[in-house]
Amino acid sequence: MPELPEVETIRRDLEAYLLGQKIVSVKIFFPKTAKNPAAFFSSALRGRKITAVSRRGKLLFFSLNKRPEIFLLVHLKMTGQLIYENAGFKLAGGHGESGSLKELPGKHTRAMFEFSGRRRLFFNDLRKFGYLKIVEAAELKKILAANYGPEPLSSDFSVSVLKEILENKKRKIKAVLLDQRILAGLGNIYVDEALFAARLHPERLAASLRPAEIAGLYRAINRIIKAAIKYRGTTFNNYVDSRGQKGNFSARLQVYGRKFQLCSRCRQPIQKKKVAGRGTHYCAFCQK
DNA sequence: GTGTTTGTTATCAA
DNA sequence: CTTGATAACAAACA
Repeated sequence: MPELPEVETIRRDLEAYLLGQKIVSVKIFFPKTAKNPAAFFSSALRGRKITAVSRRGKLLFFSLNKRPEIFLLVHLKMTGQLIYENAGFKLAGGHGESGSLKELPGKHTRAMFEFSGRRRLFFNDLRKFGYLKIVEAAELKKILAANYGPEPLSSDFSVSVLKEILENKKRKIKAVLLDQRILAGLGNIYVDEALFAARLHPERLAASLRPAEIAGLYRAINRIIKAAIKYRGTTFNNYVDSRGQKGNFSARLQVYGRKFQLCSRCRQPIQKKKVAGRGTHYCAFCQK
């Protein structure tokens, strides 16, 4: 499940690989993946240069040179992967998923972009939830404004902003942190990890948090997101980076996926239950 | 065949 | 208006 740290890892790598590269051809293997009319999609991209690789929450987008400028949005949803293949280096292969990366395009490749010099970018997506969409500047602006709250690591996000966010919400803190319009980028894994780090029970009502708890939660979110980026994200099942490599934060997870394992703080078993419709991991002893 | 996994949106109900 | 529940999308796995 790519969340902010995973998408940011991919963004940074692709920025290094693709900035200034020209798209030579586009192939769509699964038509529903591209949200524009098929004929338009390929022809709009062909011949364009990538001038920026950006991210907002879990949404990745490429800026394509003017005439006028357009943007290619990429949402990985649950199982999307962006794999970059350069004639100059080998991909990691055989990472356990059916259809290894040794041969691309593979069974789950939904789209392929070819750049000059035989460089290729593959969009793989086992479950087909992910999408590609070309938009103009005005539409991009509208999408970002309508669906994305502050970026956790930006100056738009602060203790006082978090306080404002939480004070009127009569929802569970877990549900609030998962809501992309309230705070962009956290998903099920990092919400559970942040709440554990802040020692907050996921079913606490958002408005019930005291100032010290809000400050602690703010610090926890920032610390966890930064660490997860540093370790190139979490691979729980499907995620790999643009070179086909797994994320290294998996080994540092404290609660997610650790049902019945002992809490690192108090040695009580980690609990799992459905909260806000999601599998939720927490320590009932240290999270209050 | 059943339940579970989750990002996001749509829909319905209270 | 807010919140919560549920289905839908789709595929794999136990």
